[in-house]
Amino acid sequence: MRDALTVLVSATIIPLSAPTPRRHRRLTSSTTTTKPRPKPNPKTNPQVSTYSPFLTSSPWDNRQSLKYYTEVASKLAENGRFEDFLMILESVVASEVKPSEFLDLLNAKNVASGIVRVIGESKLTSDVEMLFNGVRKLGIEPVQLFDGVSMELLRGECSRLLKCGEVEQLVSLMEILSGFQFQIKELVEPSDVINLCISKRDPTAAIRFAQKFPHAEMLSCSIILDFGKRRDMLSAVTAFEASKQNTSSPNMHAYRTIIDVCGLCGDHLKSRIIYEGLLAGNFIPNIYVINSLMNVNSHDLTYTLDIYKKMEKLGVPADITSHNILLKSCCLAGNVGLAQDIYSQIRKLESEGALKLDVFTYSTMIKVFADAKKWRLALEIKEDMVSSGVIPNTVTWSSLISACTNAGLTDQAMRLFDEMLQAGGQPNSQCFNTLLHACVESCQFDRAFRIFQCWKEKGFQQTITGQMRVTSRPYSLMTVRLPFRPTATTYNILMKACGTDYYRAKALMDEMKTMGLSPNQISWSTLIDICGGSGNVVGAIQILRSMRESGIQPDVITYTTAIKICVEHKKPKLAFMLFGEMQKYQIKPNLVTYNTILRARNRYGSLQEVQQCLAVYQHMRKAGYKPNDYYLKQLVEEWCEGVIQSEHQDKSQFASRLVEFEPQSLFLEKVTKHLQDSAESLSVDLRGLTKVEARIVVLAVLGMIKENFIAGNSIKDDVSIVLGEQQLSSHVDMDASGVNEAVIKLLHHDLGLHVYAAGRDKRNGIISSLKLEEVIERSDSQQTSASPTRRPVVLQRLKVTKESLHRWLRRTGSSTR
DNA sequence: ATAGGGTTAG
Repeated sequence: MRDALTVLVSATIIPLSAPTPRRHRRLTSSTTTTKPRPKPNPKTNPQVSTYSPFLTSSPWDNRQSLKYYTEVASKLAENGRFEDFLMILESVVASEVKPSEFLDLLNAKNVASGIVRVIGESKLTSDVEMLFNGVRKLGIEPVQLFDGVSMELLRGECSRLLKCGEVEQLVSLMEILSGFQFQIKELVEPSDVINLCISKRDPTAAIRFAQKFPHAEMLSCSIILDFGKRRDMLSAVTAFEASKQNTSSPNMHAYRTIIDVCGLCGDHLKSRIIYEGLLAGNFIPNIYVINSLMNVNSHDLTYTLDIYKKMEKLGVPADITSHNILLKSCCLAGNVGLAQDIYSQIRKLESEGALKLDVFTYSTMIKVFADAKKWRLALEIKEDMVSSGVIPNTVTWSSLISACTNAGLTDQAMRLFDEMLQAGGQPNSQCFNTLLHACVESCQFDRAFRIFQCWKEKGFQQTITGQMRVTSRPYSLMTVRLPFRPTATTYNILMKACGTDYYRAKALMDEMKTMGLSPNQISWSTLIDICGGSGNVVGAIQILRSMRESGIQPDVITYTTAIKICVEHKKPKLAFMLFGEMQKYQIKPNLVTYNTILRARNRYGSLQEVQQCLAVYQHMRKAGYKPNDYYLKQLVEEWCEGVIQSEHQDKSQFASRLVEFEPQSLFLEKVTKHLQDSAESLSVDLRGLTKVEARIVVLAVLGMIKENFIAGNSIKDDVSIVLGEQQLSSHVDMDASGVNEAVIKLLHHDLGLHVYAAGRDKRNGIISSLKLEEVIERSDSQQTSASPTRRPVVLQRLKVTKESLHRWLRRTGSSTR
């Protein structure tokens, strides 16, 4: 092909105008030599015109030869030989032929195919740019080389690149073309290119492309936001940084957008850093930037308040939106008082004409009170609103209904719904959901289904008259549009309304699917709850399995629900199995989970069960949850006390199966240690424990002693209990002193053991033995800041006599032997 | 260009 062309060029040029041999060489050099050629440049090569074939036949009388040369040029271009093409063009221009004549004769399609070929060969920037620059230098705009057909070719290439996802090629091409007056819109759909860049996670290319448009700032923002919507913070920030490149003053719109994206991606701190960067550059943010920043950080009232206070100093006065966001922040923080203060403050500003409260303000305040169960105050806000002439919208009504629902006022909620309809309010799905939830909360399940049925029957875009009322109050000529669009939430709420009717709930879940809705974690958790609640524990666990199989990952609540079911149906083994499964799937239990599983053991359960509970307790502490004395107390009462006192327990192999605790918590370490120790020379170390923990440890040791006694090993020594240093300052450590009292109460009063104190007098270092009465007395005197005459004894250890232990063992142990 | 409402476990 190339050779054929060489022949063509050689054959045509020589007879026509007798170009110099040099010229000839240059024209064909690309096929005959690999040596770099000098660039043709009319300015530095004045002889170009001298060699122009057209000059020899001036004035131009040979249209045929122009046509011929143009054809050659077209062919050269088609083969990507742009330099040669340019040289012919140079000659044409130099011979004072009008470019339009050349262009008329040019086979535009050939040129376009050449360009398309070069694009395909990825020589885009070097070759095409060279061609276009060359053409432009000769006074022709490159876009003029294209006619309708060739433009279509180019468009085809663009869609090919788009289809193949050649982001870099496509964007580079667009950059070149837009630099030469091509209309990008006529070649590709700009949004297609941007979407490709986004789907290929190429923020830089997206922004490069966007910058070729007059509305680049707006496009950049939508790109940043799109990445944010995909939760791709990194790309969003890259796009944001790229969009900052060619601008001297910052684009506040972009700042606002990236801050919103931080919110979408849950990176509140990043939004603060971006904002601080803006301030550090001595730029004044606009109101949108500040409002977005506050909104993204609305979960941190301290921060939003701080920003709000600084607004005035920045010279950006807070507007109603700023205040609304601040109210939202109060709402999230549950700070009703501050919300009320702000509300009255802005009401005052409104009376001065400085602000105008809007529907957001009132709705947010209503939500503040709704969450705080202050339904009366919520209704008062509604009155404020109406008297200010602000019309409640669906959100306002929903929040009002919620306020009543949260306060348990179902009928009031219903009345509000009626009121909304009468006021011309159009309920939507969320509003219906609120209403349905009100019914469910008050266990008016039938009512919930009736409302749902009504909603359903009125169907899509139908009007109803009077029949929608949910109270007894009749009204006529009511026209309400009720597009029936239940959401997943609707079905979830209705599932709850099934009580323990598992099959009904299951049917609802199926209906949900036929409505094109996917059951979510809440749907499945509810189904598990209902199935278990109907007594079918195994079924509940099977549902948990189906849930995973259907691609929905169970979450903490799902597992906690399932565990609750097992606990309620006295299946501790299953409960612990599920708890273990959670670890396997790396689902972190929360406080509710721990408290639920801790209820799993039965009263007077086996040692293994207790050990499992202790392991859970340890797990809990490890996870950073505060030791829950309440459940530990239950452990004491329901197990440890049982070990000591009960006649009904299973006494077998008490000390044989010992759980292997990791010594993470002091308490568990001690329980473990004492449970594992042999019965010889027992010393119980209670230092650092709370009184409840101390109680368990003491009981565990006693249980141990008892087991050994039953096995025939009786105790040979008094049992020593190390209490630890007591502080003598006026700041008595309440926990530590509580330990002494609790232990003494347990041993002496509850179990009737004989206890004496081995105290070490700090002054003379004598170990003194005291009777219990004295122990208590001195213990008291420590707490009430010792009298000067009686120095308090620094209690270090108690002893329990082996005789009293023997008596106790015979008394309680014999009955079960 | 900004902001708001509904459902699950102890």
